[in-house]
Amino acid sequence: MLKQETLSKNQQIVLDYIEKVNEPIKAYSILHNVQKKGIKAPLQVYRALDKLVEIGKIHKIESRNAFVACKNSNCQISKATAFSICESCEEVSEISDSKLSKYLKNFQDKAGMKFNKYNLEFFGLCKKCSVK
Amino acid sequence: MLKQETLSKNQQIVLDYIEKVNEPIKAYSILHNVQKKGIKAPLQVYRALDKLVEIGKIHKIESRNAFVACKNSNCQISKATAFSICESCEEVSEISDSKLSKYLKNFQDKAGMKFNKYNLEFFGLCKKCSVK
DNA sequence: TAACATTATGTAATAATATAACATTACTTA
DNA sequence: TAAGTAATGTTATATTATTACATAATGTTA
Repeated sequence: MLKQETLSKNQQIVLDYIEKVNEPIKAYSILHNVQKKGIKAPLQVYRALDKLVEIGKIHKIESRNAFVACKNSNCQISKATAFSICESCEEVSEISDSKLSKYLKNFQDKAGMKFNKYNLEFFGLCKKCSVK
Repeated sequence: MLKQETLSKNQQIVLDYIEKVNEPIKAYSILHNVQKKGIKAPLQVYRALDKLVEIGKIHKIESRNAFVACKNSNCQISKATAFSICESCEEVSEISDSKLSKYLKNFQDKAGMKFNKYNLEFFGLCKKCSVK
């Protein structure tokens, strides 16, 4: 049985906005844009973000302190995330590559640590920007 | 010929401290600990950190906003970084695995983006913490 | 349904992380 | 030695995130 089938009011407001913009967005930018919906304080946003990350509806782009909706419709919990980031235009895409995720999920480190999650961020120039 | 063979005063102070503590440390913690060496302001620390990251002497653990000395003695420029992070005790280790780095360096994204850098962070429980 | 636990909310204050702007000094190198 | 580049010093401020505390809504179960 799936946990958390329904989102709370604030969680839904924040998720709706993140899904609408469809690109990584920062917490305070979210705040400014959902104030008309009644969300007044940073903490209300951060709490919603925490929950949405936890249940896999969104991901955090750690190197950018930004949040983006998950594109893998079946991603219930984000344990395996990979992104490509253009250092010029800052475009971010989620990488869906089953070979890559399989490789990383099975990666065994020498210290014998058991992993339950990873985040991978690739940096470079997207096609558009490498032409410029 | 190698660029930047010698570090500036502030860069050296910051690097010395990071190498001494030998674990990830945050910018303001560095600041507090190097004030006796004459570094007074956050910006002095951040500027040194930026340069040290750029030349590969240290790495940033993005998910923790912390900095750690590079363990790969030959790592001049950090283009390929991988870490394991214990979510319980927060111990961080740099992963040196030539297969992994080869795999990721050669990873080709479907959008044809050309990568010049990546950062990978694995999360889990280290051996000590998984026993507890 | 009453009691309890859990989750979510509201609000204010503040902590922690990072950069902008500007003036000055030191280091390279042609 | 002049010009360009890199580093420094300093103040102020921007940005990101959490603590603390009170309250309300929701879920669980006896």
